[in-house]
Amino acid sequence: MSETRTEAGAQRRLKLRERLLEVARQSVAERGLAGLKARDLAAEAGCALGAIYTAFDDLDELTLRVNLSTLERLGQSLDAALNQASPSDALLALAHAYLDFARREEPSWRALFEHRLSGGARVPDWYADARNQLFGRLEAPLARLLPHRDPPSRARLARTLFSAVHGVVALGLEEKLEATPPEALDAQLETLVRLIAAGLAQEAARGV
Amino acid sequence: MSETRTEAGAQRRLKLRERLLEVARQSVAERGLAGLKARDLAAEAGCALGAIYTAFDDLDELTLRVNLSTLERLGQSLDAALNQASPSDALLALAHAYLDFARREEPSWRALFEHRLSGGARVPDWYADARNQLFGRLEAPLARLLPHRDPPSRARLARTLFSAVHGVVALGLEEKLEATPPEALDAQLETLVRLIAAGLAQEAARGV
DNA sequence: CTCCGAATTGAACGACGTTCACGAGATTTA
DNA sequence: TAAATCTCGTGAACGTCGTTCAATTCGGAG
Repeated sequence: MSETRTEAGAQRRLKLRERLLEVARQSVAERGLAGLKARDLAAEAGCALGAIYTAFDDLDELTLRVNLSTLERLGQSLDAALNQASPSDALLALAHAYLDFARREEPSWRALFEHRLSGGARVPDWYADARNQLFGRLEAPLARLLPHRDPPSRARLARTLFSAVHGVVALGLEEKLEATPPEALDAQLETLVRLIAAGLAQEAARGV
Repeated sequence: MSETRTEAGAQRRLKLRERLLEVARQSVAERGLAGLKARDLAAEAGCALGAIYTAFDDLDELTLRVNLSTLERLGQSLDAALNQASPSDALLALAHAYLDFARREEPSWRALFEHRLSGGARVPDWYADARNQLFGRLEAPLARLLPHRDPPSRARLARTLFSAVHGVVALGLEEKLEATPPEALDAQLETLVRLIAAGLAQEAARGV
């Protein structure tokens, strides 16, 4: 029966995919994107070099899968920060959760932004969707803070705030020992979110 | 005379450095960091492959020099936006100037943040200094807006605001066609800076 | 047991950054 | 002027990378 054979083959391929993904995740978590080498991967996963290309199109696809799982962990960390009484506290908690995650898993987190598709290809939809879901976590607190704005406008605002927080974290962690001591970075982030929350509260007061 | 020899040699080396830098700048501006190949560089500069390494330690140093000149052009663009009546207009103009520059010279601008020193080495001081001078351009408007804050605190705030604006621009340009149409990005940036400026004005009003 | 199709293998390929023994060309010395 | 010396650009060669594909192995069907 050729069906049985194909099925068994597909299952084996899935096993290999999982094994490679697990090894790749570990590698990126420990050594960053630059440490993800095809030969090391094959050795650690106990397969031949060429076998990688039976499970993935290329290392780009594997990297995107690794980044997807990082996005999922990041999403969970953000969710854990959402149980806050006031919406501005929630925004603050989200920002700190983002910074915490970036510190805790710095190489994996960096990989999210360092990776560039070869040939300037566009990222596949399943990845772009997962990326965009991150911004969505800001919408609930924003809805409580700005009930009179329409949802699309809030979605844009969510994206903007997320980007701003990301910028502070990214540039803050970039040059660790040089200009921004760790505790100062927390303070910077808090400053930014408080400023924005104050501006939003003001707008909300006017808007009602 | 060995001095004459050495001097002539040094001058030739400088000429080569300049020629390579010019070609590298063009290459990064057109094809981005990924398009900077040693062999192409040598061909375009009309020298041998190995000659690159008589003018620079390695491609990392050359890249840093290219990025330095990008930082200088960026700085000039920001300076041109500083002639604004009110400090909050100045902050807004700086943010738009940053976005404009990133759009106008996107590959060069991206190179500023994509480049990673091999072996995880720290960036040299002359480069870190130039980088930090960027933040300084925010301090004049901030001083007018918050005259009662002490300068170090304003410097930290300048860094934070710059980082926030950078985050919005960076994530906004990342996925061009996907989620953020160009005009929306301008609006997002304006929203952010207005929110922050409103928060700062509020603080200033309380603070005096 | 033999056969056959599919899956796995790893040597080979081309491109990359970097190095270094060589030789050309200029300068000093006899 | 000829020989000796030194300097510096040269490009073939090296090690490493991602990727490919002819050869091989393997497992189930007859």
